[in-house]
Amino acid sequence: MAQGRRGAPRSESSRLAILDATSRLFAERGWDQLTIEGIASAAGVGKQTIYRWWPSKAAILAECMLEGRIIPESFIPQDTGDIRADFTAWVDSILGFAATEQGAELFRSIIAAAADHEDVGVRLREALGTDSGLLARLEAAVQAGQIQSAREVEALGEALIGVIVLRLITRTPLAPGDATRYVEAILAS
Amino acid sequence: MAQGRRGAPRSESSRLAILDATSRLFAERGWDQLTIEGIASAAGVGKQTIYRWWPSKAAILAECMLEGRIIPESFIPQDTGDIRADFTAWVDSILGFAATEQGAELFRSIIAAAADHEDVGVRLREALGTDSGLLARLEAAVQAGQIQSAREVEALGEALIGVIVLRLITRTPLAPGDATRYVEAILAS
Amino acid sequence: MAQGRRGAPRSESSRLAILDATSRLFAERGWDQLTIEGIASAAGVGKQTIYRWWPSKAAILAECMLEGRIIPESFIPQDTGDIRADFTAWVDSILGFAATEQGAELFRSIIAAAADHEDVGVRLREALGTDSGLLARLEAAVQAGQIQSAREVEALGEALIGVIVLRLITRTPLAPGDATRYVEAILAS
Amino acid sequence: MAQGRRGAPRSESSRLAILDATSRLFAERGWDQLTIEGIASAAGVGKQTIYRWWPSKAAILAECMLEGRIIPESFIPQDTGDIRADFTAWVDSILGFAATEQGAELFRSIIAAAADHEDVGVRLREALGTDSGLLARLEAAVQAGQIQSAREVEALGEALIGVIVLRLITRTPLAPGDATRYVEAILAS
DNA sequence: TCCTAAGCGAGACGGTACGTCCGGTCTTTGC
DNA sequence: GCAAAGACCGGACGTACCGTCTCGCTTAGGA
Repeated sequence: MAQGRRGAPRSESSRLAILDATSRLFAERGWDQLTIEGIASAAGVGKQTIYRWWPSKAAILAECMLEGRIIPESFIPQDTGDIRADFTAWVDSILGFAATEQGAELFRSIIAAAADHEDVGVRLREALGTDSGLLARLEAAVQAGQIQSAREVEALGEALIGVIVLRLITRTPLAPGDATRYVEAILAS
Repeated sequence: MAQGRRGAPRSESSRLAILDATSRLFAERGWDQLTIEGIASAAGVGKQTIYRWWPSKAAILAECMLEGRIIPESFIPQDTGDIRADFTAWVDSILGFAATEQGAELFRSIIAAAADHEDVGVRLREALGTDSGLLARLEAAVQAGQIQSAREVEALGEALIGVIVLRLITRTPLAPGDATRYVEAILAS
Repeated sequence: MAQGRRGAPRSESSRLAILDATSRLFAERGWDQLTIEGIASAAGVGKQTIYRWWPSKAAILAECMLEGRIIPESFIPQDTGDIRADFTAWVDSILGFAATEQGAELFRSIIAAAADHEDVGVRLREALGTDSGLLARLEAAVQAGQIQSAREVEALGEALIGVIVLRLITRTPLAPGDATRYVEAILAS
Repeated sequence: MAQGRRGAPRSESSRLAILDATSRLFAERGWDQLTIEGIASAAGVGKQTIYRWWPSKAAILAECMLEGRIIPESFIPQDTGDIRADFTAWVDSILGFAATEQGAELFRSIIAAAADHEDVGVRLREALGTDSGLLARLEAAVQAGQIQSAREVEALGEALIGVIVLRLITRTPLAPGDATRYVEAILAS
């Protein structure tokens, strides 16, 4: 039979308070202003409770992303049956997020964290849906005969997100119309 | 007559020592391990000499990039007369850089710095050539009748770099063949 | 009749393990390196078991002293019938203990603990015998007609121990001959 | 010629603020409640400024004692020409200090610090005057023909202080009359 | 024979202080 | 007036213990 561990179990309320505080402070102040001490004090928690369960602030942020506390869940492509609408909606949701000044700052902070820490990068991939979410949706569209190759469209999706990321970090303005035009052009082919 | 500034002029040797130390330490240890004190001590320079001329470590890095100390100059598209070869060479040079483990780490550090600081982002855009370098080359190709629209190909170029950046930060392996195939496919159209 | 308590009685083996660990760690590392967590872990005991029975680490040390685990029992003056020999033996045993480097360190740790905590101070008094042990021996000598006043000799004994303590904490070397000379001189009078 | 060091010189005002804060906090709260962070914050000073100049809180306290900030200077024997009066005054000043509850607590804290740290012990010896101060005074008395042997009386003085210390740490009440009686008895011989 | 109160090892918890590192500023001496 | 050296105040780092608080398990009366 299972050997139960002894000692008090991990406090879920502390865990939630830490993730709440982290998400909030990250959104308010950005990645490099985020400190373990700030999180601990905002969460009403001892620092050791953080260090006991996470090796770094990046790991906390990664867990926040995993739970959808940083980026809206709408970034996962939906399936309404109309691949063109779904794909466009997916790109637009990301683009809309990145087009506001506040969203852009947040996105840049996420990129900085992801660039420094593998954990965050992997969670970002999942949160954006370029991981498996998009491919799954596209394969459904192939089954429905709406498109011919999932891989090619996926590559396009990735390129669109890539342009957004690149423009965010190089501070080149994003024109919403551009993205839509890209989508139209490529889905047409 | 105009009263010239008095006192010793700025020391060029200190400036160079600071930029040398910054480039080296950045390449060796990355963005968040880069410290002003570390730069000062490696350059044999007082901290105040740094603060007198640069507002932040990001500004120093930006100046390093401006002088081509971080990223090879080969990222600026060349003009051999053959637009296809030049474009491919440009993408390949960036991709080749990002494909080595060492280059990838360095690139991620640059991305992190760029995400945090506008200066670095702007210099990164220039260093990659997605700014004016690529467009100039493409317009020459239009003049030569090799392609029809500079803007469209430029967008493609940007998308390719975007994919590289996105894959770097999300830790999704880059397949060299993919990029070449993209280039071929799009230039063909 | 008295209502016996229910539940498991106090574990004597835990108590002994705690006192053993405390004595050993105190002798090895001294007073301010002695920690409750260190004792608990060395004794293979939960921290709560310590806090249930002792209010502080000083109280544990006091109990150790009460059981003669810190200081040899030989510090209690013996009665061989010859007061001069007994008194000299008593002073010499304390002096001999304090004269070795290891003994001096241990003694200093005891002094530090005693200075901080009344409990330990009281136990130290008992352990040294300046409390009732010496006086009892001296009163026997008065009965036997060997000395005239117990109080005066007791004061002398206290002064001798006082010198030892003072020299220990002020790091003034102790010369063994000095003490013997004191004893002889004063007992002669 | 002297080679002047470069860089800002040590701040005397910070040094004084640290010693002031240390003396005050030590007197108010005792040795084991004295913390480096508390000193730094009370002195309005960065912690690093403390660690730059002192290796431990014991070293700060030792410097405080060296400057007479902990123990009154009156503990150094005076020379009025009357050795009996001077010696009695010296013992009485120490005894008077130790006899008040507040003085006793402070003295115990000093003893605890001295027992743990050689530096403090040595300064305590100097502050008490059992070091060279007492001997010098007694040798003057020998010169004046007032006493025969400086060494013997010094030993007595040491024993008296020793009794005080021993009684402080073992919590045995001090009777002021006792000490005076000791002094009289021995000086008479 | 069960019930139940207490002790126990384990260890998570909110805190405080540690000693270190670095940021950005200020203050010297030397050129 | 610039530069090196480096002291200064402040703040975050990651660690060690504090004393308290659950946990699940064991132990031994009393019902």
